[in-house]
Amino acid sequence: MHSANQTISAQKRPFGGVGLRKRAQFLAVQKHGLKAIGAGFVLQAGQLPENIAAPGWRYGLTASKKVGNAVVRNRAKRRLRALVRDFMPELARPELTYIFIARQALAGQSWQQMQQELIRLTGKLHRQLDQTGQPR
RNA sequence: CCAGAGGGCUGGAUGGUUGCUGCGGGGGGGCUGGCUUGCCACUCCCCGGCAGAGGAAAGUCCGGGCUUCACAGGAUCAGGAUGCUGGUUAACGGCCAGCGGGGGCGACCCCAGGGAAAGUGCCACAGAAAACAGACCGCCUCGCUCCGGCGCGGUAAGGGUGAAAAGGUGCGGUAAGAGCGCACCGCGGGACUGGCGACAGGCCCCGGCAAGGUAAACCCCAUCCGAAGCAAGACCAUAUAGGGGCAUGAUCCGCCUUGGCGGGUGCUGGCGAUCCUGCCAGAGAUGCCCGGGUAGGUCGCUUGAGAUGUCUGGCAACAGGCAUCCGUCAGAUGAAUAGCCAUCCACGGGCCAGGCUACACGGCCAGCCCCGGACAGAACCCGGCUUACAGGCACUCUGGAUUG
Repeated sequence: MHSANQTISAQKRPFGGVGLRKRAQFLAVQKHGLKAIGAGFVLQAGQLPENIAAPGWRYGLTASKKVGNAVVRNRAKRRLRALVRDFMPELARPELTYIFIARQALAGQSWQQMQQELIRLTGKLHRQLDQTGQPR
């Protein structure tokens, strides 16, 4: 009951361990995790400390006022959430927590560009984590 | 048809696919609790159903509801807001109808629009002089004279400066002048008439005119105003835990075992500050210092000055009556109401260049591809204001042109 079973359950429950809610959780990932910068968004990944550990992978979304007004920020977060829902179940590692930070250019990006960037950034982060000798 | 004015409505459509939030329905599973042994409550999963952002949801600028600080009255001193009149409203700084001033040929638009004969301040530069006004040039009388002028006065009609210099025109008057006198216009005051009133008046009387601006400068006058906000507030859960220290802790009377108890005065707190009166709360209270724990859940939370239609009163804002509708119908909380794709549709711009019309500028119709679909996201709820906005839709009115 491994990879095949995992994809099925991921399709059923795409939100792994639900999104992040607490500011402290965001700060913890920012402090301990690694960062990869794309044109439309920045991706951070890392392990949460054990005291707030939960099963499965997690994600968090951030859009600051630099990105635009409320409408632009909401749209950016929605598109990122859709991206997570459609593709992260295949890409995510269960022990990690991912944070997506929207940038100004995201509004002008197409859906295809966002997909490509997601694949590129997750691959980069996973390679870096393996090199630093973090145990899987 | 062209140019313009005013208020109103609207704020892309359809389909596919993958999702989110709320509500109730059906089926199934489960720890537990209640017990009339099968149901109810709780929780999880699956299936299908319904509903799900705006005219400004925005800025947070006013006014309320609601909640907490128990509260009420008076005096003094502060602070803030508003500012023509009359209505309207739960209330307003909103709205409606008028008045006054200004702009426009006009429809209409704009105005913090009380007081400068209570006081203070400020008014640059220019100019002789700018607020107990003021003689630089000029004009005039008189005196002196070396005949060029000079001096003492008078004068605000003329020149010059300025945003602003003792109202304007004419006649009289005078040495020259001047409201010095008169007529008309303007101004101020009063009476009268009309209007609830702001105010208006081709009439009457009085005054020669008594002379700036600025109150989005202080100020004066009138009216109104307690503060903080849903992170309000209530309950539950959790917590070594209703934490510790210091200072202040008055006085009188009675009882009684040197100390305590009871009562009165007082004390402390009480919605801008101080004081007074009533009243309420407290045996603690207040101030300062040190340390610790939280910010999880439920309620508040969506039906309300409600919407639509119609009738009556009113110029209108609006008020009142009747009928219907609100069936769970947005109630999220790192914050749902969407992501992606396709087709259409309106409009604008660009490219290619076809048809019709025209002397020409140009106009109309059709085709193709590309780009663009505004401003903007509920956060307790209403009434307004302000600001942003691609366009589209009719309506009323004004000015001009043409035709009959």
